[in-house]
Amino acid sequence: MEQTGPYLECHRPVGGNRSTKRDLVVDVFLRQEGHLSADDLVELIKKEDQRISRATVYRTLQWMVDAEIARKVDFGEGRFRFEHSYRHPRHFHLICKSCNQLFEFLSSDIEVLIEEVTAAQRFATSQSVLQIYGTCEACRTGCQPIAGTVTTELVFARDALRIAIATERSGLAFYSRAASITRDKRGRQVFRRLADEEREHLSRLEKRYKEVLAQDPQLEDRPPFLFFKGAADGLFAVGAEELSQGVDAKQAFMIGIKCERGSHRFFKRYGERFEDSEGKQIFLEFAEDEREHLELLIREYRALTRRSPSKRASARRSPRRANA
Amino acid sequence: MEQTGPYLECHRPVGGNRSTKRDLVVDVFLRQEGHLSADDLVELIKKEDQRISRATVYRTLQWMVDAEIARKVDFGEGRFRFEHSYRHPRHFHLICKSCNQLFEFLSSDIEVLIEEVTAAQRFATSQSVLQIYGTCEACRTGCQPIAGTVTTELVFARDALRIAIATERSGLAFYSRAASITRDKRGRQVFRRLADEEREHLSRLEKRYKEVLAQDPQLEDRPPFLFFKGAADGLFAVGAEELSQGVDAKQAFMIGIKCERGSHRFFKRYGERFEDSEGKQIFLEFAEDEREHLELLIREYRALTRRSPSKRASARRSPRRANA
DNA sequence: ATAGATGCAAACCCTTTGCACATTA
DNA sequence: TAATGTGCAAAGGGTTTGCATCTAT
Repeated sequence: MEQTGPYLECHRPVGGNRSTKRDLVVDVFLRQEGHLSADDLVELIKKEDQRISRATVYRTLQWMVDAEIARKVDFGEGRFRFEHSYRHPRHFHLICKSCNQLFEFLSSDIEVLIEEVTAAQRFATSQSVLQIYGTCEACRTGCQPIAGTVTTELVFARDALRIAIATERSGLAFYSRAASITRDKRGRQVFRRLADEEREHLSRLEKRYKEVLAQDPQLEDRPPFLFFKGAADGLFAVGAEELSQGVDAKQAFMIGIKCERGSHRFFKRYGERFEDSEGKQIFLEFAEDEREHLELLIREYRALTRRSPSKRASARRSPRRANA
Repeated sequence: MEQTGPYLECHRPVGGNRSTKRDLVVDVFLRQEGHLSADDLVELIKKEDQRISRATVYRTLQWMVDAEIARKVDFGEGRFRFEHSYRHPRHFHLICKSCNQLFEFLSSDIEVLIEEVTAAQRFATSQSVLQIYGTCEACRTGCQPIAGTVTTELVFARDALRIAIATERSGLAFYSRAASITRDKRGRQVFRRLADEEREHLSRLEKRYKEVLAQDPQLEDRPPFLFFKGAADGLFAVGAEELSQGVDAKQAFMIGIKCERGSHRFFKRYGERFEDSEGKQIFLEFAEDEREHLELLIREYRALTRRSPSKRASARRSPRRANA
């Protein structure tokens, strides 16, 4: 955290006076990385200004929570902890009861399921808390964990890229295969074109991945933060498997549409969630690519359907295989 | 809760003295349904015995938590609440910030994903807390929720049956279709047999469902408690879709195995989680049925493979369709 | 001058604990 | 009698609040 000033400015409430003390509290808070208790923060602030009251810290924390600069988290310790939301999206927690270390993660899949459950109950969610208590690997095995705290931001960028790359890879495999299977000429062209685009994206992403890794020698070994099953083993991989069971061009388009839609949603969701950062950029660019593919596929699918209206009948008449 | 005595007896710690006060606290606690704060419990107990100390209640609550009669839950209110675990398995919570009502649910899918995340981090989980805060339907729309508290047990039995029925239905559809598609004679026989069994299970389950519904006129309208995507739209439904894309007998067996394995796991997991109850029984019976099917399918699959060893080649030579 | 921020200490709330007394095996 | 449970009151901790004071507009 280099510059908290500008961030603070744009969050200052309209009616409020400016105040040196509050600014100090906010500034010290934003410079921290972990999950601080009110007391931790008082300690830290006392180092820079002896004359500060506990009450001010509590009041400022409440103010920050209201301003959405901070989030109040409850780990069941009998007191609250606070984490700032600057460049730090909502996430879930793994909590080691033995060393009290916290591990953060985000699972798109879990979030989607939570949305499904709340939708079924017609419940309007404002916040989801998922905390997993247990023992971390370091405590169980005695091995030391990777030292040094790294901004979530870098890990997020890493995971964003990993997921993007995995998606591109399986997308590439899918479109290559679809191109080789499809007998319809125009369909084949479309799949080829998409495969070429995926190939190009892929090399771009891999270059970027190397750049991100260069920023922290241990980055590659750090535990994953972002979980998304759709990336490697879901979506396109499932799509590719479906292909190998023999489908025609229209079915291939539909599978492609399903896959692109799924990954578009994913990348958009998480791209929007982060403040301006490497990972955000990657995700939003990527979401855009996927959206373009999606539109192309839909357009082509429609064109194809117009050319041979009864999809079901034609599919039955001509099931295709790779070597058909 | 009719009889807490026997349950209490078998949980009494070996070294401990018997004590009227503690028995009273435990008894009152077990008679409640909701999530009580220590204070709520003190109030309730004061009605039956004026001469009881707050400290005793706290101490007994701690004792119950240790004895796993009660679970201490933290809803971030600054105090703990307690729920008894008697006929009441671990679950997740939806919490309405407006009316403070709690809705409980269990999602097999979320639990599986949590396990995947923790496995990736090599984290040994002891407890997962998922709390979703927001506004419930009644508070948003002004409509009154369904009145009357019902034991989770009955809702669990209802959901157990619903899931079992949905699974049987799609299983039946799958096996019927598989039987009509399969050209291999023995394979066809196996699928027919499985379809017949599913049909029989189905009618048994539907009868039971009616019986359960009869126990509470509003039971059918109560919000769902148990979520499992594999039941209706997952597993067999996906399997059936795969079938319609043209597969041979072996592939059909493999799909069947995948489906049976998934639902067997699900039913076993939740069957074991509940204390002796209607729902538990349904689930365990059902898990057993699925296991038998699973074994049959595996046996037949092996037999079939022995008869025509090169699966891939044969699949390629003879892709089948319903009317092939 | 006035609204808002701050410091201090007290109050609050939930929970735990020390200790004398009561109860049970 | 020895071990354990109970009541009371006090202490503990985290957090909030009332009020006088201070500080920016």
